[in-house]
Amino acid sequence: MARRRDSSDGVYAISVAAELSGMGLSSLRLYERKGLLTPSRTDGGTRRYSEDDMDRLRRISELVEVGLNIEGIRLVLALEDENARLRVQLAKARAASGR
DNA sequence: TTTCTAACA
DNA sequence: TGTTAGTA
Repeated sequence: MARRRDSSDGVYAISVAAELSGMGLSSLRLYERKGLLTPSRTDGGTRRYSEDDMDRLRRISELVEVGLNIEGIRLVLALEDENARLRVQLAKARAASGR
């Protein structure tokens, strides 16, 4: 059967995520430690990076190029995350108010 | 693969 | 401050 895979399903090992994002293994672990992203874990405890995580890694690399440090990036990602959540809330509120 | 420690830029 | 290397 064709099961559809969610973009939040972890499919990449850390080595693959490192190559695709162009960053080192230790860097990815550091990013996780600093709270920039939180990849899922398998039963054995190995990291599984989802496509959402890869998308976030891309944004991280962009923010790094701009010159932000890890703390700054963490703040930006947190704000963007909240912003996306508020957008959904706003859309729902507009629909409910009939406007 | 994981984590931690240490050294370098 | 962030990356890299070595280790258990």
